[in-house]
Parts: sequence; structure tokens; C-alpha cells
Amino acid sequence: MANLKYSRQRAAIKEYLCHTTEHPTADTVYLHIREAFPNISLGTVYRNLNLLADKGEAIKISTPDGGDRFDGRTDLHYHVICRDCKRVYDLELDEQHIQSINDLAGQHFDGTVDSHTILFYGTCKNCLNKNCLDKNPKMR
Amino acid sequence: MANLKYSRQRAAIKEYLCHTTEHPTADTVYLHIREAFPNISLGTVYRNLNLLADKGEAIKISTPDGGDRFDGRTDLHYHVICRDCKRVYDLELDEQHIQSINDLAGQHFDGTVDSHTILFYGTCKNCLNKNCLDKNPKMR
DNA sequence: ACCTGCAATTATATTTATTACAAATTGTTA
DNA sequence: TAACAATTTGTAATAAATATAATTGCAGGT
Repeated sequence: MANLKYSRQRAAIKEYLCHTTEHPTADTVYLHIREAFPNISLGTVYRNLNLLADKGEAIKISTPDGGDRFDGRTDLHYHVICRDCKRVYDLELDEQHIQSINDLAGQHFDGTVDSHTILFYGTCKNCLNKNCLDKNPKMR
Repeated sequence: MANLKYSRQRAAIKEYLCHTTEHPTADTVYLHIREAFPNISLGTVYRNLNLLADKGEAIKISTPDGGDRFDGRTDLHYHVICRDCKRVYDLELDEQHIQSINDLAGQHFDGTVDSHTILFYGTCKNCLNKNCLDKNPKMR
């Protein structure tokens, strides 16, 4: 199964994922990659994103609103989604904490727990400022 | 906005959610509620599930594989998804830990963090046993 | 350099998931 | 119980993701 052949398209997709922090959806990746590969198909993008995720070269993030998002950063880290602008930000916690969360969960579950994802909710700096201006127009 | 009118359909959906621990998808809820309301429409199920989630009377769980799932338990708790059978189980951690995770995240994010969801991955007891039998048939 | 096999891509179709809308119905209030 | 508003229904539309058949293109061998 490790029989992956090189492909420019997949390489470009990975390249793009690694150089952006916007956690794009498959469709966003498609629109972007199209510029270099005008006739790449959306199916190819989906397949390669999932391939990369399966091989551990990308992360798939599911959110309750909107389609799945992808992240080229594969080291252990978390995500914060802004309730306001819906942007997804990276967030890192100490390795210790990450592991201790798994351990803690394992102790309370009738089975094994080996990993987890966390999606935090909040408001990003941008939107905090924006909201502040909206509510206090005099401040402008 | 708190202008919600009573409806049998919504009541039945909530009732069902509260009495199952299987974390059903909208479609599963639909198939089940259909028995009592043979001509309920799928749209009604979706709208009410989202209404309930918005009002905090249910929780919407997004997973990377398959559609969103819903949970009638609304107290703070987490979920473990079995990599094998894909079932979703409830998992509770101390209130302290839950809050400390939020606080920790807030300290590392340029903005505010007020809540989070965790999806744990592992293998449930059932599947651990099943796999064991598959690999060591003599044990049967 | 040129076959050749196999994996990847493309283009298209299909499935699945979800939302939108107009008409009919039902719950609530006076 | 009449009227108003929110809800449901049935259907259509959109969005998200996967499947498939035909074609392309990389990699190894001659």
C-alpha cells in the first residue's frame, strides 16, 4: 500500500498545504491548485488530500459548519475556530499536556485511547477589535 | 428568538435523543422518528436537530468520516470514536480538567477561548475482543 | 531512446449530506 | 373559535464527497 507513485499534482497540493496557515477546504485547494494545473479535477484534489491525511502528511479537520478543512502541519497541535469569522488558527500546547489528556481519557474509557483532536471555540484578535468598534462607533 | 412553538415532532426528536446513547446521524433519527410520524420529512429532522443544538438542548458532533452526529446529553463531556466499528461513546472527565484545558488554550491564543470539543480515537472493548478472536482463532 | 505495466489523472456521473422554499397545517393567544 | 405566527410537508436545489471508465504519464527494463 506504500506504493505511492510521484505525481506533480499531489506534490503541488502538499506544497500548498505546507505554505499556508489558512486551513483550506478541498474546494479552496482546488481553486488554488488550478492556477498551476488548469485542468486538475476536483476528484483528484479530494483523493490526494485524503491520501496525504492517511499517510500522516496532512491533517483533516472536521467542523460543525462547512466542509472538512486540511492542514499541512502534522506535528501535534490543536485548532481554534473563531465564532465570528470562522477562521481556523493553529494552537500549540506542551507535549506533556497532550499526552496527559490521552492518558486521562484512557482511564475513563472501557477500551484503549491512542489519540485525540481538540477544536477550541473563541474569538480571534481581529474580531475582538472589529466588534469593539461596531459597538462603540465613537472610538473610530 | 426564544419564540419557539411546541411541536410534537421536535418533542419526539428530543425524546429520542435523550434516550439513546448511539449518537445518531440526522438520517438515523429520521428513520427512527418515522415510526411514530410516518410522514415527517427529513428537512424537519435536520431543522429541529439544529434548533435543539442552537438552544443547547443537544450537541452536534462532527467526525471526519460520515455525517454529523447528535447527542441528547448536554452536560460537559467528551466522545471516543472506535477506529474499528466507528461507534461513538460518551466519556466524562472532571470539571476541573475541562476548565483547565480551556484556560491553558487561552494562554496560548491571541484572542479568547471559551469552549472546546474533544474527539478521542481508540478501540472499544467489543472490538478489542473481536480482533483478538480474529487473530487467534483457537481461542474460540 | 523506446516500450510496457501500473498507478494517477481527468471528466463525468452518482451518491450522500444538507439547506431552501412555497403551500398547507398546527399551536397559541386573545 | 378566529386570527396570527411558527411549523411541517413535499419538493427542489445546493453542497460535499465518492465512484468509475477512459486516458495519461511516470519508472524500470530492453
